[in-house]
Amino acid sequence: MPQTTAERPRRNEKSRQAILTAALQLAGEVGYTKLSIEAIAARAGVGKQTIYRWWPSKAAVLFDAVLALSTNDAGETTLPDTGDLEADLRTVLHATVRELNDPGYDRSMRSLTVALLEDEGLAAEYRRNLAQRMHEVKKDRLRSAQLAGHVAEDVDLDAAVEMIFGPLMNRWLTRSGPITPEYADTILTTALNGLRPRG
Amino acid sequence: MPQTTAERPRRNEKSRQAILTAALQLAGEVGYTKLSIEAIAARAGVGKQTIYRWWPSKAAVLFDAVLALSTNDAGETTLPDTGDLEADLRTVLHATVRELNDPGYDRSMRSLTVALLEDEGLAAEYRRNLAQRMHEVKKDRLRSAQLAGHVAEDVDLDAAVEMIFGPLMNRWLTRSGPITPEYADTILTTALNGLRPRG
Amino acid sequence: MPQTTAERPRRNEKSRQAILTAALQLAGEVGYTKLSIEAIAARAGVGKQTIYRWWPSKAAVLFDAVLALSTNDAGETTLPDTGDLEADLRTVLHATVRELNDPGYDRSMRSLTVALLEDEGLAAEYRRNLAQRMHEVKKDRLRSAQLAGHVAEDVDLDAAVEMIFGPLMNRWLTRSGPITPEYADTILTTALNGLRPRG
Amino acid sequence: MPQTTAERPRRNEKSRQAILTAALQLAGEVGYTKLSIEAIAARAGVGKQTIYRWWPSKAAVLFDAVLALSTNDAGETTLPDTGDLEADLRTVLHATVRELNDPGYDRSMRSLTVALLEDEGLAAEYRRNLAQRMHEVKKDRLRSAQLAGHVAEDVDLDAAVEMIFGPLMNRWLTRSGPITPEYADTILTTALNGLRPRG
DNA sequence: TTTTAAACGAGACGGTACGTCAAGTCTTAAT
DNA sequence: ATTAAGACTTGACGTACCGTCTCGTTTAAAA
Repeated sequence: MPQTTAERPRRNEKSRQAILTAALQLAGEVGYTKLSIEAIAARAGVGKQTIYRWWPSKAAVLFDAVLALSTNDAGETTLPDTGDLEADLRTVLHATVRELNDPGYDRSMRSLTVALLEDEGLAAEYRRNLAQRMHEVKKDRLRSAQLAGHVAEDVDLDAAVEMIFGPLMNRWLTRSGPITPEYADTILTTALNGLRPRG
Repeated sequence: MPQTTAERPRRNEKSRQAILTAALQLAGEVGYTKLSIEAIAARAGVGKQTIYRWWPSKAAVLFDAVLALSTNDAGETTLPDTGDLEADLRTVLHATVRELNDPGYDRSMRSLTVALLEDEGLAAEYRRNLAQRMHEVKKDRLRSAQLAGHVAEDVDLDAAVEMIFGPLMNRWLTRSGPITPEYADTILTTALNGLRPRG
Repeated sequence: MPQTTAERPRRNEKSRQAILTAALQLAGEVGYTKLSIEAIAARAGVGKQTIYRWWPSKAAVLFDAVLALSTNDAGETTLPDTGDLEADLRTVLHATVRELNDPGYDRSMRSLTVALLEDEGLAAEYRRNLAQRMHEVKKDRLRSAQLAGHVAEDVDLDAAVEMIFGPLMNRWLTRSGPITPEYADTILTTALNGLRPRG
Repeated sequence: MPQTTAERPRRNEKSRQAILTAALQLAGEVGYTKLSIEAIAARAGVGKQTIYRWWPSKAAVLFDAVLALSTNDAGETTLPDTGDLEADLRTVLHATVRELNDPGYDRSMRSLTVALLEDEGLAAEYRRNLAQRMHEVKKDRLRSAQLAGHVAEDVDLDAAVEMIFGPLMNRWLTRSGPITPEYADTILTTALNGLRPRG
């Protein structure tokens, strides 16, 4: 049985990597709007056409660059489930806090955010490929807690996830205050307090 | 934004207005990155130099344009206080929901958001001039409720405000779901549930 | 003018021609100082950068444009030598008179003159490439006459050429009088009279 | 009969002088095309409007500036007439050579030349006010020599003047060779040789 | 193993917008 | 009423990138 791969993978992987790396570096250095395909090509040692051949816009390049990053360390599809909902969510929130305080991550994510704000199609893809998956993972953990009776039965789990993570992301984006584990804890405690069954 | 009005602002007010109006219109039409000072000047019937004379960047122009808008209708410095915290906050949240669903507001605010993400100094100014003021107004209402015993004494009021409004803003920015009064109500109810005194 | 043709002149000849043509036309229409690279590019249907890529200034463009003109019809490297010096020089002078009275030539040469007055380097190049060559051709004819005994032995031939052609060019530049064959003849006769061997 | 002095407007003579001085300086420093009214006004400590009120163009300002210079030292209306034509003309030519080699004079005169090449009306005025007057002065001296029998009777005196001064001016403008007293002498001797009565 | 077609680096091209400089006009305040 | 100052609209400057389009030159698959 010969090659079924006959399709068209005649693509230079080294160039692809160089482009994504350069895009990420430059986004961190100069920000999204000053990021230029010309500069990416130059930094990557690549012809401009090689970028235009495989990506429709600088937003798409940056998107792939961040996606590549995230895909590496994000093989996990579930949250820990120790039975203690608050502890499990705290673990995740603290990890998020750490990321948001990492300058490299901060800058490239801000650039990506701009890209997504500017390109609705890309934003949809981002949701489909990353955001929604991560959302579902958290929702699953809440559902498990709901079944265990730690969360009220009538709670809208989508809203619940957003209540726990939304304030943190919002503070990060607007820099309206420091991103600390304590802040995350406060949000988490209060939110869970509101979600708990009454009676 | 510069506004050294005191001395002698030999400045053409008509041009200033035309520039802000044009900036807002164009930001709504083409988005932030495709917004150009050249186009603003043309639409406003103004020389480019008149823009560069008074603003350092297109971000600053857009900032002032949005600021002018907000300053007009935002003379109010307090939230309604009927004694019913949930009802009062619902009023504000529903107004916010209405704004976020207005295409004109949506687009210019998204553009402004990009501007603020790209220009840290401007973001600081935005917080000082608008965000913080609005935050304080909401915090005041919560403080009043806390004094009335409707909110637990140990609650961090900054976090409380962010819990009520953060998820909504986040859903708007990331388009992770529809912005409806019902969604706002769900967040509000759950959040207040968590904030209420226990016992 | 740059013309490193040897290696790899990945250069669009059609654009080059269009630029030179447009430059010449516009110089004739609006004069040198009102001539703009922007207008040349527009008239030639070319991006500005294409001009800046190959020429350092509008003076250089105009220079090349005139050079191209002159190179075409100026293949001749010698003056006629019928043995009658006065007749031979008269032929050349009358041709010059005709050119100077041609509005098209007049205007572009005046523009070029301004360009050369403003750019010393270009002026040097002009002398090297055109003026000196033409000067030598005339000097050669005078030398031949000197050998034939029609011009005094101690005459400085450079000065002689300038005496015959200088007054004409000067009258043209300063518009101090009409440029006629008769005027040229007067100068020529008197000059030759002064150059003839005495005895 | 009241004041007949109603003639000229109340014009600030100090500003006028400052403008002409600044124009001359700047023309010498940066050349004609880079000379700007803005810079003249700044250097002269004068409002731009004051220049525009009294002159129609930078060419006119420069013209007046040079005119003022020339009028100062050019009160003389005749050439010396010692009876020795060659000696008298040599005096004048050597003075001209000295001027042309003075960098300040050289640069401002080159700038003025550009101005005159670009503005035909100004060129006419220049001829009327300066060039023609100087031409007549020289022509007068030649006429005197003609009457004394040192110049042939049938000589066209206009052409004669141009033969003596044209080559020098032309060499200056085109920088086709050094401007030396010896060169001037050669031209003068040869020209006078051609102008002398034959027989 | 040779052929051959794509992907590649390089970079010129027609354009748009940048941010700056100066033009010439107009307004204000001081003399 | 003239001036110094300087804001205004206009237009050109020279530069940076855009996205498209050749150029030769690898390079890896099919022949």
